[in-house]
Amino acid sequence: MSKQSIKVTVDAVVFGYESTPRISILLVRRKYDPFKGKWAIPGGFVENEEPLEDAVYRELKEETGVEIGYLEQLYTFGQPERDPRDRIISVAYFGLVKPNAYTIAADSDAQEVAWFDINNLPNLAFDHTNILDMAIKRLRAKITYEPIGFELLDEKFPFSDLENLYTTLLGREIDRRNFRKKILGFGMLDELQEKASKGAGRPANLFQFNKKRYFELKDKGIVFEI
Amino acid sequence: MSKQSIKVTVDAVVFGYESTPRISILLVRRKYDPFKGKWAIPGGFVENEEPLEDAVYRELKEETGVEIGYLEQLYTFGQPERDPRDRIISVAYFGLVKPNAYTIAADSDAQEVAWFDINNLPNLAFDHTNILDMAIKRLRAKITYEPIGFELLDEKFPFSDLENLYTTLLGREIDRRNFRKKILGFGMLDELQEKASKGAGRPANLFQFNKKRYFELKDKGIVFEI
DNA sequence: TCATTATGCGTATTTATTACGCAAACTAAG
DNA sequence: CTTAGTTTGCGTAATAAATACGCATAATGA
Repeated sequence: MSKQSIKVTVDAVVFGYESTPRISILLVRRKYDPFKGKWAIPGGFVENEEPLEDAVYRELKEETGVEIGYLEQLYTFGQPERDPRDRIISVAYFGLVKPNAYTIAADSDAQEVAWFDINNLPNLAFDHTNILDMAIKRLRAKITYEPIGFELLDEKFPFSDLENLYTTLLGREIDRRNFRKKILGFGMLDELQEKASKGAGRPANLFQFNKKRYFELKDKGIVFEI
Repeated sequence: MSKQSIKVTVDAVVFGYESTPRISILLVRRKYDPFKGKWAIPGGFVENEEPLEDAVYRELKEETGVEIGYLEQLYTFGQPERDPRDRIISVAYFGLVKPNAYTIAADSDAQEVAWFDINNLPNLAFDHTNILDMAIKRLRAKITYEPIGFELLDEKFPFSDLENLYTTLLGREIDRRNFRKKILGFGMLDELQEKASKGAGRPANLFQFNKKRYFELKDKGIVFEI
């Protein structure tokens, strides 16, 4: 403790969503040893005067070019043997991006950065598989009691997008009509006058998540719950 | 990043419960600067080869003599200015002790260690008030969806103890009969043949939390929820 | 013996969840 | 232009869960 030699990194599990539908995670290929050539969660060392969240944003920007819209701390991983070189503690974060940021990243240097379907992930460096498992569990749990799913959708979205996101993430069918009733019942979505003009079927109304209204309702004691 | 000089500590918010009823937190008085003489959450530096949880158990033993029955990670606090001397990141934990451990600690060196009612806390060193607030919120939230309340009660307890714990923590009345029906309905409590012999009124049956049974039920998909 | 206190078991009422029918508004094929 | 196919949007009935509350029971203590 007089000469502690522990290093601190931040790592971020970033989720994206396409209405294919599929949920994916942003990974980077390691350029150096250990685990050179292996896929890993983006992240890196925290600078001496830098807040942890700033480090996450900085590393994500540097390594992947992605700017995330939602970020929260996940867990701190500190097993002594998690890095074969030194004692390195990783403060892991959990991020969500909207589809536009999602496609931008896909365009960038595809050799080193890629989105992977959460059902088809490669072997990962370090203990990143653990981190990823925890992040996926957290996302699945969290969308049922906090309205963070909207952070994965476009600003304006048809109701079916939200429904598909939930069925995909929860891995079970949801009655479309009851789901709609429940969500609209909270009163945190603004119904726009615009229509979605996709493929077949009746054009859908577009909705927008009203964050300000959500916090008002939360203060009143209304709880979001699927 | 080439010469990172960040230090890592662990801190633990430890909760105890007396059927007075009151919820209390274990604090230690600081012997050295900064904040010499102020109350603080027990904790200290992590050793180079030491797992984070081991460090928590060690520091708690050293500083307070308390052995906790339940421990989980709370959050990592890493603002650069949280310690006036160096850049110190604290991985905060959240612990629960049963009443016997609780009284043992109260007997120990009372000058330096004490239990404080969560409704009557002193000013704390560093950002420990923040840490404590988060821990209290987490405890309040968590007892509603995981059966951790039992970790604050004796091995064998009358139903009224559980009920009092919940009313105290949640800060609202709970219908005694419905609460009992709900909890017993889960089937994770063993009803003992022993009776509690306290003061006035009909003697209560003692119950015991069956952890093994709980995990079986959890695997079956039964969810604990108050 | 009788008031007081706390436990333990029951049933009625209200609220929320789930199941599902069907019209409306579009696209595409013939 | 007509019709089949598709997706949206709104309604109501059946079921399950949460809540409210009455009252007998088993002890203590005056």
